Amino acid sequence: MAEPSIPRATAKRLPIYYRYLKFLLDAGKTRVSSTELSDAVKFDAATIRRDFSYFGALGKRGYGYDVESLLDFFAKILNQDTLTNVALIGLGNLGHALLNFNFHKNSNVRVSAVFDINQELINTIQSGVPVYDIKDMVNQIQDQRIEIAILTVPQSEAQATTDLLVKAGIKGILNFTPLRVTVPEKVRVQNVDLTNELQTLIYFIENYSEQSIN
Amino acid sequence: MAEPSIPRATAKRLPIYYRYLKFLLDAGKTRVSSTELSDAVKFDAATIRRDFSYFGALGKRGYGYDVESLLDFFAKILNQDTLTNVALIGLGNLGHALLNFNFHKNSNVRVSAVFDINQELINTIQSGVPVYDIKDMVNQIQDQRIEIAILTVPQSEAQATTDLLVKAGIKGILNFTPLRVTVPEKVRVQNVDLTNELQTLIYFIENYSEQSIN
DNA sequence: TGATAATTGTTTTTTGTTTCACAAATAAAT
DNA sequence: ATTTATTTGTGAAACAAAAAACAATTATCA
Ligand SMILES: NC(=O)c1ccc[n+]([C@@H]2O[C@H](COP(=O)([O-])OP(=O)(O)OC[C@H]3O[C@@H](n4cnc5c(N)ncnc54)[C@H](O)[C@@H]3O)[C@@H](O)[C@H]2O)c1
Ligand SMILES: NC(=O)c1ccc[n+]([C@@H]2O[C@H](COP(=O)([O-])OP(=O)(O)OC[C@H]3O[C@@H](n4cnc5c(N)ncnc54)[C@H](O)[C@@H]3O)[C@@H](O)[C@H]2O)c1
Repeated sequence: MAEPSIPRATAKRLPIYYRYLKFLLDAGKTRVSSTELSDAVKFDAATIRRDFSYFGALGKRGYGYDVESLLDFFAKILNQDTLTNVALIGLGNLGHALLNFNFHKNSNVRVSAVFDINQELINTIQSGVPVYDIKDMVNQIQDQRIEIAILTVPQSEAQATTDLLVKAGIKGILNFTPLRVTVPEKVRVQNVDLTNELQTLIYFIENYSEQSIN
Repeated sequence: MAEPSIPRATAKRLPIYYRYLKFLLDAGKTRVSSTELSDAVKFDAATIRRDFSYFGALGKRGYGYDVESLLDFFAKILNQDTLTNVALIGLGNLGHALLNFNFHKNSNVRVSAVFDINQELINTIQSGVPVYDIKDMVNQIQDQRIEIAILTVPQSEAQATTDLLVKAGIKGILNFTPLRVTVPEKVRVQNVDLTNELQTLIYFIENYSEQSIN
C-alpha cells in the first residue's frame, strides 16, 4: 500500500466512515457534508475533514462530498473487495455469539475456521463453519493461510494458545481474554477488554462530569 | 470524589492495574516494580509510574510498590467495595454471552436486570437474572436505581432504546451496536464496535509495520 | 452575471499523552 | 559504616491528536 502512513487515530475511524457512507448510499443520498457526517458518527467536523484530507482532496468546496465516489474510495483503502478469513479460537459463550453474528454480512471479514478442545464440538459444523481440534490448529492455519485470529479461550489458556498462533505464523490477534498476552514484535494484538470497558465507564461517571470517552 | 481529575488515558488503565495487582496478591507476591508491571500489562514503565504518581507517592524508591497496600489503594479509587448493578438490554446472541459471563466474579459489576421484547424470555429468570418486558424498562430502571446499561439490541432498535434509557435517567451506556447513538450531554456512551476493531486490526496489518494499537 | 452562502482543505493553535533522563531515596551487600 | 544496586517520582522534551480559524473555491440564486 502506497498510503503515506496515516495517523493511527485516523485509521481507527476509517471503517466507521465506510459503514456510514454505505448507509447513506443505500438511503439514496448523493452528497454529504462534514457537518452531517459529524452528527452521525460523532467526531468533530474538522477532524473528519482532516482525516479525509490525508488521502487527498476528496470533496468539493461549497458542495461537500459525493457519497458514491467517497464510498468507492474508502472501499479501496479498506480492501473491501477481498474477503479476509479469520480463525476463531474457543467456541464458548462469547465465541458462539461472534460466530453466529459472523461479520461477513456487513463487512469483508468472516470467520472461516473454528478451533476448540471440546470433543463434542470438534468435527462438527457450527453456523456453517467447521470446528477443528486445537491440536490441528497450527497446520490448519498454515494450510488455509489465515492471518488473523479471534481469541476467546479461558484466560488460563490464553498465553499457551497465543504461542501456538504465533507458531502458526498468525499476524494479528483480536484478544477477548483479560490477559495481556506476550507476542513477538511482528504480531499485532488488539485487546478487547469488556470488563475494563465497563469499569472505566463507571469510573468516568463517578469521577468526571463531562462527555464521551472514545 | 476528591481526586484532582486524572487524565482520561490513565483512568482507562486503572482497572487493568487493579486486576493484575489482585493476581499478584493471590500469587503471594508482596512487592512489585514498575518494570515488572510493565512486562505484565504492556504499558511503558514510565507511564505506569506517572499514572501512579497522580495519586501521590505510592511506592518506595529502591524497593518498588507494596502489592497489598497498592491494591487496597486502587480498590478505594475504583470503589471496589460497592457492587454496581447494570441493566442488559437485548438478550440475543451477545446479550446471552455477557449475561452468562456476568462480570461479578472478577469485579464489582453485575447484570441485575435484563430487558427484551421476546415474549418467550419475558418473566423468566436467565442465569439467575430476571428478564423484564422492554415496556417496563423505564419504571424498572428508576425503581431499581440502575445507572448503567449494556445495549445489545439490533442496530435498528438502538436509537429508540437509547431514548428510553435516557428517559429512565440512565447515566452511562456500553453500546455494542454499530450505531453511534445520540444522547444528551450528561449521558456517557462507551462504544464497543467489534466489527470496527476487526477491520482496524486488518487495516493496520496491511498498512503498518510496527507494533500494538491500544 | 454578480453577489451571497456553503463548505472544503490546510495552517495554526491548543490540548493531551508518552517517553526520556536523572536526582533523590532507599535497600542490600561488603 | 560505606559503597553499590535499585527504583521511584518528576521536570522537561517529544510526540500525537483535536480543534479552531480562515482563505480558497464552488454552488446557487437573484
Ligand atoms: N462471555 C463474555 O461475555 C466475556 C466477557 C468478557 C471477557 N470474556 C473472556 O472471553 C474468554 C471466553 O469467554 P467465554 O465466556 O466464552 O468462556 P467459555 O468458557 O464459555 O468458553 C471457552 C471455550 O474455549 C474452549 N477452550 C478451552 N481451552 C481451550 C484450548 N486450550 N484451546 C482451544 N479452546 C479451548 C472451551 O472448550 C470453550 O468452548 C474468556 O477469557 C473470558 O474471560 C468473556
Ligand atoms: N453477536 C455479536 O457477536 C455481535 C458482534 C458485533 C456487534 N453486535 C451488535 O450487537 C447487537 C446485538 O447483537 P446480537 O447478535 O446479540 O443480536 P440478536 O438479534 O441475537 O439479539 C438481539 C436481541 O434484542 C432483542 N430486541 C429486539 N428489539 C428489541 C427492543 N426494541 N427492545 C429490547 N430488546 C429487543 C431481541 O429479542 C433479541 O433477543 C447488534 O446491534 C449487533 O450489531 C453483535
